[in-house]
Amino acid sequence: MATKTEQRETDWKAQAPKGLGAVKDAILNPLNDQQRRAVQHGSGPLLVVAGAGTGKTATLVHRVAWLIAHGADPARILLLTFTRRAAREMLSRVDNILRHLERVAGAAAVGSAGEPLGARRVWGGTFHAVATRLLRRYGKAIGLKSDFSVHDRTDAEDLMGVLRSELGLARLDKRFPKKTTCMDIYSRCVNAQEKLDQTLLGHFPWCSEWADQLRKLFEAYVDRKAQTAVLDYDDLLLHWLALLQDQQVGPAVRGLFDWVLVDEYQDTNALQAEILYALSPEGKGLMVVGDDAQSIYSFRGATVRNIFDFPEHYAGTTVVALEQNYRSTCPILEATNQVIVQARKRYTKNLWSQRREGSRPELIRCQDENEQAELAVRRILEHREAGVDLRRQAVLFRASHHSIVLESELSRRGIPFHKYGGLKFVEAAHVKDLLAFLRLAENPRDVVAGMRVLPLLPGIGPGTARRLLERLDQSGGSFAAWHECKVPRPAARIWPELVELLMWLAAGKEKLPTQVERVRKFYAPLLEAAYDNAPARLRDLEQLAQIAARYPSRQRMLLELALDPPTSTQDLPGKPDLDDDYLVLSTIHSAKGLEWDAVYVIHASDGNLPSDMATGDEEQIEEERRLFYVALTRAKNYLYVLYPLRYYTTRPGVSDRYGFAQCTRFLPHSVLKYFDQRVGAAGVLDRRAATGEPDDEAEVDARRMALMNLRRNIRQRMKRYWD
DNA sequence: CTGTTGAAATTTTTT
DNA sequence: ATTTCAACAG
Repeated sequence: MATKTEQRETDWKAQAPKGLGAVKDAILNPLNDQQRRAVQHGSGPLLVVAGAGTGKTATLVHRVAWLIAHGADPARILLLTFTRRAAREMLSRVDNILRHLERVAGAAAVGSAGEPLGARRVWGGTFHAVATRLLRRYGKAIGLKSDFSVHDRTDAEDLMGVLRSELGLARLDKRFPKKTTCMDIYSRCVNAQEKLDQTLLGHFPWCSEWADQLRKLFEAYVDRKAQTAVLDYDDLLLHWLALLQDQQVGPAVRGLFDWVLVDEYQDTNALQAEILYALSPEGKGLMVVGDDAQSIYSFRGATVRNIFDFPEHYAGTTVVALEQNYRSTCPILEATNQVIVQARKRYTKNLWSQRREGSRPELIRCQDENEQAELAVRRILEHREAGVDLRRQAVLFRASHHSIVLESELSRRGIPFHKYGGLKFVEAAHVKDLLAFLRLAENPRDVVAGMRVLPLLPGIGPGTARRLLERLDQSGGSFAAWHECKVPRPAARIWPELVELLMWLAAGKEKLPTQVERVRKFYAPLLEAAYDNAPARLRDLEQLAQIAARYPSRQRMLLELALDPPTSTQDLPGKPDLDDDYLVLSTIHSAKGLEWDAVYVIHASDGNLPSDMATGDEEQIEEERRLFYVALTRAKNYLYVLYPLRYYTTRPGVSDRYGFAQCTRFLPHSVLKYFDQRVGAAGVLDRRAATGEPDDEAEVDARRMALMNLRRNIRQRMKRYWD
């Protein structure tokens, strides 16, 4: 493989000796020495330990450009990233460089002969997305149908829930773990390649007593997926590995790639490491980039061990450390360095910056959440006055609900914002409903989709739905069989219409947008009957029809929406306010790899960061520390850390609804020297006074009770609005 | 078998 | 505060 590349390189040198120098310069000029070492590296295993803000992405991008410019076939390069967006962005940057090179050296001089230069043919994406593509093409060899469907996390949980009640685990004397928890446990076992007992002991001790039942449940789960041609996220990885290890097709699949580059290696899990090993046992052409100090996905089975053990697994590994930080000012970098210095085990990196000037980070102690929101907003507006657009600023937090108070304050003031890491567009119940029609048509054995579609009809509940699905399965997945089925009276009138619709969809003769449109027409009256706020939901569905036009096929659309859901409606096309200036709100996890001029980390109090749920063992606390570090290192010029002394808690059994907090333990005295400390003025906002509620206590109470009851009823009626 | 109400148990982060 | 389940009324 490498010989082929060298061969081409030689030819090209002979052809255009002048071009070579120019191209080399053009690629290497913008880089520092360490980055150049990584970019120019040969085909031996390469580990790049890249500190926060050290140009990790630039290095990967230039490396890909370098390989292509030296004759590597783009179609034989595999770029594995953490999100699909990251892959897209990198590949378009590679394209830009290559275009630039063409201008510098002349088109003929670069790339393999006769082919237009471009990164478009590079295989890029997440492990899961690449696995899907490979399995669709080669899956047959390991007994997988090529039209398998992919379950996203909530679908997988739903299936777990179905089996949970089928096995009678729902009605026991003692309560069995929830479907979400079951899924978490299962997924952890698979991803960490860990025994169930061990997983339970280490991460779910309160579920240990259920080990036997869980084993049964998981067995049933695995069986059912196989029967119904369904893969969940974990299966995608498992099957990719199986494909590589297969005697027959393994070598062919392995031989597809000469170069494998992996981003965010610190957040890969044992299974992913094994896939890489199967791809390239000697590490030939393998390059991984990561920062052990930023490993924050252990809950998903990721292990820092991957990055620490890399040099041991691959003999002759070259390690390059990137230490020059281009992102942050010195005062910020000094502070963040202090935070990570306290970490237990790590590759020692000494990050330094040439950006001498800048203000020190601030630690702001607030009375309560309202004041925290108020002070954050005040700073944000000050910066905007000074010319820092809202979109160059971000508020970061540990858990999605930490931003609720801030969100309402922003809405009240009419400040536009965009929240990442919260609910996603495709997770809205009505969107899921509509997609379920398509999924059922695509794969009639997809029980989860069926259990979603059928109970939409009046009079049909889980019981009838299950019966109908069994019937469908017996008839080999032909919806025509449903014409003869008896359904409860309330559904009788609309039933033939549904059957016709599904038959029409299954035939798949019409264009995708037409299909979506027809499902929408059928579904709209049901939606109006079932959910409130119907107009807004209907508008979402119209958008869905628009999106459908972008996909080449129904299967592709379903796969991609499952693997790479748009983060919110803002990400969808045809949104006029996309150009508007908006503030970014994000969980720290979703902020990974991004940067902003001004960063506000809120709820930086012990109990929230580290989260109370993660204070079990030291390893978890270390991860929380890294999480905090990731948050701080997103800042380029301004950094604010805020925490409320008094915060609202939802914890039951606590008589007072308020808890008291201390500053996060990750900012001990020794680190605080690097921060300016501020105390917010007391009592900035009293919402009670502002909203003008009546004084009469009893009346207030009664009204509150009534309101709670009302909301509860609404919620139950549309209990599936958000999954 | 469906839909409603009451009561009991309960863990952040996401491909 | 939300999710799950049992009991009860159509």
